[in-house]
Amino acid sequence: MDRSNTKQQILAAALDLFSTQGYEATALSQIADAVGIRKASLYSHFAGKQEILDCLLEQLRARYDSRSLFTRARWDDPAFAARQADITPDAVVGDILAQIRYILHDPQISKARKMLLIEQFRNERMARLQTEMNYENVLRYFEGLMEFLIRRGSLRIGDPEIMAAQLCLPITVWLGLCDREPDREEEVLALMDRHVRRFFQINGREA
Amino acid sequence: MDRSNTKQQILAAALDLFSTQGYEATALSQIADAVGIRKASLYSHFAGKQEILDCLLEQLRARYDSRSLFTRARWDDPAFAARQADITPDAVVGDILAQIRYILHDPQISKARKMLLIEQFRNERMARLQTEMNYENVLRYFEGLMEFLIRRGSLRIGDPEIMAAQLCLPITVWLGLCDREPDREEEVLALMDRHVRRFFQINGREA
DNA sequence: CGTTGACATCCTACCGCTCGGTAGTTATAA
DNA sequence: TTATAACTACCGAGCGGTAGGATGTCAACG
Repeated sequence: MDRSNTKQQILAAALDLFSTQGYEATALSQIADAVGIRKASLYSHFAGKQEILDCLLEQLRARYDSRSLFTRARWDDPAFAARQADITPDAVVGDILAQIRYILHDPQISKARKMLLIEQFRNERMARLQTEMNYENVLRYFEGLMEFLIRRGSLRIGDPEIMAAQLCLPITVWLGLCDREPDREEEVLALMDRHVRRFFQINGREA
Repeated sequence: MDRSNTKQQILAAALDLFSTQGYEATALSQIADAVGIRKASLYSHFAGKQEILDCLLEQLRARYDSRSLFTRARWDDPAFAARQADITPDAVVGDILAQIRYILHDPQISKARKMLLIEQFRNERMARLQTEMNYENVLRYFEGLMEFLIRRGSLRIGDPEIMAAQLCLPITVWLGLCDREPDREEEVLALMDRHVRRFFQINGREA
């Protein structure tokens, strides 16, 4: 199956270029060059430029839905919650920071994050995807975590929605800063660490 | 001075288009159409497309530096701090929410925010401006506010840098969400209100 | 086993169109 | 009269996309 290999290479190259230059500013010839074929050969795999984008978004959504912790976690499922029952607060902090490091560096995820960011005002589908992947699902996950930790008595009683926002939204901004200025990653990771620890300290039971 | 009038119209139209389509995807003919002149007439005011962008950025920076609360506020200046001395915590909350509403709706500010966001990976100057205007200066302002309120005894002792981040970074994300999906503004403003109030409640002296 | 033919994949060459930018000209207003 | 700022007309380059031919792969068949 050489075909699907080339097709995947095309999609990878497109994501690469779209995530730095944007869709409109990326020429098909650039994508072809990156793959090592002629521009016209792209039409053996896709009907046109738009279909490359459509296929790319479809694939991103499928991978995200099947692989992201934020969509898989179902706090209202007793079996899922039970599996987290004996986790310590320090382990929660560790899990969060590890998850951040993964999200920050995974090439596919970070490129998708950049592409959705710079295309959000030109493409409604991308705007929706951006909101879902980088806001709603993350927030819902952390809201579940807050409810869980409150129910378990690890956190003081409070509004889980706002608590989730206060925990994860600063991290969202810092991820964006790292995308923009990768040199500052160390500084940002240190801030995240202080932030998460302070959050659990100030919202902890014995505050 | 018809010249400077037209020049301002061109810059305004350019900001309009750049903020929704991006720089590369915006044609000079679109800018000219928006102003109501021919494309070639743009060259009576600017040497080329790039100079329109340069001039626009220069003007945005100048206006921001001279007008933004975040650059003007100097908490380490005793005179400035003294002017805030008798403000109540509720008034602080009100000030913050009012400032958010202004930043959210001012046409120039919101368009500049969008343009910097979608161009940050293609233009280093815009990346720097984005970080300064929408991250560093805001954070520094709130860090000063935190130090001030802690010194005054209105807030519990804590790390002012992290506290500032926890207060203002969720708001940053919510501003972005409103830019992306303006329909959700009401919902977002309600979240901001709950967030700011909870922040001052949980970080308040008697917590 | 060697030949054949259908199909997939890539190629070169080209199309019409729009881009950013230029040259030279006209209208206006001090 | 002179300077400015608008205009019309055009340029070469690059765009997304198309037509048609070259090459390679592989199952079917005598």
